Amino acid sequence: MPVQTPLPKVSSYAETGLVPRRAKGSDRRMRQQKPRTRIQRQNRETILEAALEVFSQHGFRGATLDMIAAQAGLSKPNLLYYFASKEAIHVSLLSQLMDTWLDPLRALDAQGDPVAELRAYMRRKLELSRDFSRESRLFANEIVQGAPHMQAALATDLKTLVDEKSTVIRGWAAAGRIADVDPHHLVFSIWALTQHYADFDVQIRAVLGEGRDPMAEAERFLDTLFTRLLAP
Amino acid sequence: MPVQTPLPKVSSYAETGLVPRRAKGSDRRMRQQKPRTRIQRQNRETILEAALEVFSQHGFRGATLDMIAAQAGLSKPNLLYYFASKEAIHVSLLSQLMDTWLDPLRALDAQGDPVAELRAYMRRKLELSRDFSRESRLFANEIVQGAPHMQAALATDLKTLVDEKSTVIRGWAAAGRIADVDPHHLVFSIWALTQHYADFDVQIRAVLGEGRDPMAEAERFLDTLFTRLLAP
DNA sequence: ATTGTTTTTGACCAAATGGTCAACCGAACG
DNA sequence: CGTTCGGTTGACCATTTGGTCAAAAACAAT
Repeated sequence: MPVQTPLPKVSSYAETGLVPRRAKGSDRRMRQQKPRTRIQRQNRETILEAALEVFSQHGFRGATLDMIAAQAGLSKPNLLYYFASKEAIHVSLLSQLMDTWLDPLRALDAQGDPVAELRAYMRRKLELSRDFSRESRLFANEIVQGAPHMQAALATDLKTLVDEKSTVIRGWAAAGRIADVDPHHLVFSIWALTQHYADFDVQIRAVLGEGRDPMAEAERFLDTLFTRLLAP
Repeated sequence: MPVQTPLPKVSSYAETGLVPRRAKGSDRRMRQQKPRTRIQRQNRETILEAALEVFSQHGFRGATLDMIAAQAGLSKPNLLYYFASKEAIHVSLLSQLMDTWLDPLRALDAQGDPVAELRAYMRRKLELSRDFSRESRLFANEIVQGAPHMQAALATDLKTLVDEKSTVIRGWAAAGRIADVDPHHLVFSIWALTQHYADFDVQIRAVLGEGRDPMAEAERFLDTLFTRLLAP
């Protein structure tokens, strides 16, 4: 059932679109794009994994380089050998994340059965919430605080994709194949409902109490919800 | 239409349930509960208002006493004359917030018309999201990071109230007056869908683009959603 | 005015934190 | 065997930041 979406690819390093705070000669080799050696790729991955753990738990400001270094089992100067700054790590993490986050929506097939497609999309998002809750929280942290590093991506990549899929959904509604609902808000509702189970996990568990499986229950509930909402 | 719920009362100061880090003699008068003078009450309110602005925007760690002081138009030492620590301000803010946040659910009337009651609850929550988005974000920040200061309140006050109302809702379902859905998850869905519009505001606006009114649209969409979900 | 109490603040302080650097290590290669 | 170069780190450093304190204002009350 997990379907385990492949782990966020550690590919698009995006080499920190930041203004080089101070191009003071000592710009080491690391500045070249795409890491060379195996050990380089490996260590960057280790650092990003550690950073994900720490950032998602404490937010950007709450996380310290020492925490990340400890988590990664590396020394602090060593982190900074692989990434220009704390912010660079964060940005790198976010840019990877965006892709993973959009994949499920990209997979929405205009040719498929409307209700089935939308329910499948919801389910995929819910699986992301379950299997990649740290990523979800990292994202939530960023957005709640005004998305200082993602504004651009939101208004371009994200908006473009959502607009495109909204057209598809609007078409389905017009053809009477699903209920007539606003496509954008339909997408928002899928985001809200699925991410809630990752981002507000503590609250959910506190309210449900011991011995329940939030995610399993969520799947059933959300299935019912969207089935009823979308029925023509 | 706004119905403008009264502003979170600045009453239950809860005087920071924190262990007095260091009871070193100089424990000033401020330790007495419930502020005395008018100027005291007034300044505490000013500080909390400023802190809300800053905390909700930058999170606990991201906010500094200097920012709050500046926002409040007071000196930093002066803040610490009214509150024992940065954490004390934060805790004070959160404990007030919890009450305001629960009010709409408390108002759910077992005697009323089921669907109407639940839709009214949803609408009240949406109004909170619109009129008190800073509070919503403060809350979100706290929960996403594991609710270090609210665990207790969640597992007691919140759980108790939700359990109680869940019984009511379950009764309605059993009587066939609304669809048979899990009461807890129904409540979660109301939280998720309404808070999303406050907490993820930047994302919503980025995707919708200029010239749209997210909240107004949300109200219509959510009304449809819950009407369809709850119809027996 | 005089005295006592509440507020307010400039000057500090210690700890935390992001970041730098020169020196050091280790393996591959000639 | 020595050199080179990617990789690693202990020791530092400048800033930021939460918090303290003694003294100065403001206010009251007599």
